[in-house]
Amino acid sequence: MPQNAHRALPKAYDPAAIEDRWAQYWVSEKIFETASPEAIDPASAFTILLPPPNVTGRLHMGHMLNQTEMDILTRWRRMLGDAALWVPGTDHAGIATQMMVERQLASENTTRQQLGREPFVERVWQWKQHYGGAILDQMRRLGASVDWSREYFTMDDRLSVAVREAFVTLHEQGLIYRGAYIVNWCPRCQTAISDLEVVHEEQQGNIWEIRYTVVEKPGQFVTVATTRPETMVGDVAVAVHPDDERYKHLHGKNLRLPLTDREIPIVTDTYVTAEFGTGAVKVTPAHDPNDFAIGQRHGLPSINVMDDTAHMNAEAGTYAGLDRYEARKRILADLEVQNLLVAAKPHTNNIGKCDRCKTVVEPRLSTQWFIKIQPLADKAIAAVEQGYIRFTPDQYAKTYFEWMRNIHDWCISRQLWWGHRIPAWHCGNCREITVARETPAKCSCCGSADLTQETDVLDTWFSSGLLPCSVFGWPHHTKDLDTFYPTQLLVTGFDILFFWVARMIMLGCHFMLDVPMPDGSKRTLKDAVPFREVYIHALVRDADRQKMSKTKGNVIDPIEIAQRFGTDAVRFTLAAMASPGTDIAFSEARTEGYRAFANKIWNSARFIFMNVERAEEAGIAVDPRAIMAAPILTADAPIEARWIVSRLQTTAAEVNRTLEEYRFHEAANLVYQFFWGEFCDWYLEAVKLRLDFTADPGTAQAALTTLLQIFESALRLLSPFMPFLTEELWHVFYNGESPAKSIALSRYPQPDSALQSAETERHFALLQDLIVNVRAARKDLGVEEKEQVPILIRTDAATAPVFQQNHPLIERLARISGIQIAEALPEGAGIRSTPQFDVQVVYEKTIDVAAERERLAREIARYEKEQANADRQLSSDAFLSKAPAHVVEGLRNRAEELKILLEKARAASKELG
RNA sequence: GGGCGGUUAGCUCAGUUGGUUAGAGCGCCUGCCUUACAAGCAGGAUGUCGGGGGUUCGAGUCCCUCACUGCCCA
Repeated sequence: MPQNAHRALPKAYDPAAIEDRWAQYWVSEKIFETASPEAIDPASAFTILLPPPNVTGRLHMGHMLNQTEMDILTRWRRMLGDAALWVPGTDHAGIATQMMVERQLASENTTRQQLGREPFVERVWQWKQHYGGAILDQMRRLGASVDWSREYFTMDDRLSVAVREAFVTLHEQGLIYRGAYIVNWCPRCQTAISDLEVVHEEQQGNIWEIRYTVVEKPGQFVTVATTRPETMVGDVAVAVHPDDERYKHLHGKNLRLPLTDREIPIVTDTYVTAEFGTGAVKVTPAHDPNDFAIGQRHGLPSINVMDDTAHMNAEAGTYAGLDRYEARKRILADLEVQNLLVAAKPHTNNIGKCDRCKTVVEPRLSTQWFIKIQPLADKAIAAVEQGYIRFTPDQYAKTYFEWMRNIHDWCISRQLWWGHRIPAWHCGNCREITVARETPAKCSCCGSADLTQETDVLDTWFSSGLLPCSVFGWPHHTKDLDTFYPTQLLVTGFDILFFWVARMIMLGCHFMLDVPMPDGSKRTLKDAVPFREVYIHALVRDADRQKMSKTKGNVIDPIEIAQRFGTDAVRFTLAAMASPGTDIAFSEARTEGYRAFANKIWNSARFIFMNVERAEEAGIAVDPRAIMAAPILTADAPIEARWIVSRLQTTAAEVNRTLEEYRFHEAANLVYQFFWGEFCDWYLEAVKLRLDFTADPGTAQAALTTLLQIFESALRLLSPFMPFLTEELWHVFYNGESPAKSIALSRYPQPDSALQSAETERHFALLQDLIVNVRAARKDLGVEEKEQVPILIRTDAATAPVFQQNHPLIERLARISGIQIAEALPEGAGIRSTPQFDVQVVYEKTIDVAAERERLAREIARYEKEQANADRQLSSDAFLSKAPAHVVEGLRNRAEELKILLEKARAASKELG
């Protein structure tokens, strides 16, 4: 094991000294590889799929949040004894990867066209071989507990088989069609993209009003309003609303299209909003989706006036060859000259841009492949409606329904070279298309051998949408599929809710319904879903809540920050801030705080190991494995031992509960509070009293046993959150003879209610309350830190023994020379009161009277306000009759306390004069 | 235009079904190198829970409304 050879730890925790070592160990020792499916009871399988990052990608903070959450859950489940399988992989990312390699080619002064398709694709594979794994290497460095033996790549042969099967099946089912429609076209990427890949941006532009003269009534004209004058050379009509009085006399008439010699009809269509612009819109079916629809309704032709790079084509006459924006300028200038340009009014345009390259999308009429989506969407809606898939936070189900119920057919063809080539072959003889699983030898229609495969590839999301099935072997009915499908959980960002989550649900539900259950019975929708739960996390922003972006220069590199603060500290920061539904404002200050936490734990380990050595020096052999097998508490265990044992049970119960509900921030805070606020601050300080191995070896040995057991449990409790630190300390703890190869393979602490004691917790809380009050009173009196002073306590008969029996503990933690229980406290300063006791620090030094009076005045005001509130409620019949008994009872008790507290505070104040 | 969120301490955020005294981290102030830890210890200050209205015995929590703000979709 690559841990520290001995228990002598450096004084400060240095993550850099251990992290690489463990990251490599986890991979080389195959710690996170899942057993073969035959050995797994499907009921105990916890399967989770990594949302595949782009193969071109580098890890960013969003990935790290996503992976931290998945890793916490997977490690936790694994420690609960589940067969936890987290499957990693990458996405071939059609456009992004093709761009990357094209850029490389450009630097060699060549292009993919010069290279040719086959050599280009070969070149992309080479690129992938060399650079493609970078993001997975980063994951390895960060210790993600994935099963590397199952790593996938969406272009792998086995996944490509699934893609082809899915396409052919959908085609056979009549759910894939090909046709000429308006699609979003990126002139730079030179491919169609789906609606989702278009991002809309508001932009200040103009709306131009242009005169089209009426053929039948020379001298009359219609003024059309448009934001895209350059497309007018492709106009085939002008549309007006049928009820618009202004144009009724022109119905059925024709217009002369300026700058051309064409005549176009006036058509009526209710799509037109009379109030918008001039109420007359030009109709350009080849360059606008709404116009395309109008064209269809009125049987109008389509005239495409641009090429695939958004330059005007021959149809544009004298404007041919011009870029669309240059053409706009020229056309406007020409209209101006002819006095046909009436106005240019400022207008806010909503511009669609290519998500990938930010080029303005050109709606373009072209022949594409589509999925008829409604039948798939219906099942996907039902799956969520019927509760077979649950969203957390649940409001995302609404967003999902909203989109799914207004879904459009999915354009799945892309004019790229890198991707899954569509399994369709065009016949050179009869022009028919043959769609087949295996490359066909002849046309299925005419039998000709003159076949050419479709050049388009499939949308990348088509293959990633199949992943939950395909990574487990679908379309083959495999043991993996029986064991691991459906996966339990998907953890992802809301930004790919539609891109990926929705499509996985549609495709999974559609295809898996046809795969029988392991016992051969028919699969229903409940088990056809790709995952049972979806946890959607938020965005990681910078400390000022700004979105991280390269242009703003506020991007935080997770690897860099992990190197500076330690991976565990960064993970803990993300976990502690990951409140469901809330964006994370990542702040280094916070990470610094959690680095301090790691250091705190490190030093608590140093303290513990030091005491192990002291025990051994005193002749007490300490075998950690024997210690772990011993009872955690002896019959006469001191209060701090019983207390911390009880607290551990409570904490473990709550951490398990909160993780169940994906409340990462609560879980992290619970562990933090337990380890630092209770274990270190109180228990370790108290246990120092017991660790005298020479004077009282029996007590010391018992104390050490509890100490070691609690510490070891706490390490396991923390492990999913801070895997590196806990792995290191756990192995050191066992002195190289740990019971498992990794703490990740040990068991997560589970609460034992027999070890919980409300009474112990109540008594210890009294001691804490007393100690804190004494410390505060000491400050008021200006007692030196190291000076020991006596205290007097007045309290009730039930509480007094708690203090008397534990006076050494009070003396140590409050630096007190002795405690004395008194019937009444003498008048004087340095008194603190609580409902259960009054305590006075006996010290002759006079206090700052003004400050003390001020403090008491504040206290009195606070109590009075609360008392007024309590009295008001307690005197209300409505409250007494309607509020539940425990609330009334609680408030009565509090009112009693307040009465006493007020009396004491007023008396003290009066004494000050 | 449609939909969904947010507004709580100087900053970033918690606050599960309405219930007794609204919390955390960081920051701030004061005192301590108390031999595990100065990346530490101890103590302390800080809030009209965005404004207004309503429901209720009781509202940070539920409803209405206004303001500001973020996101998604068209």
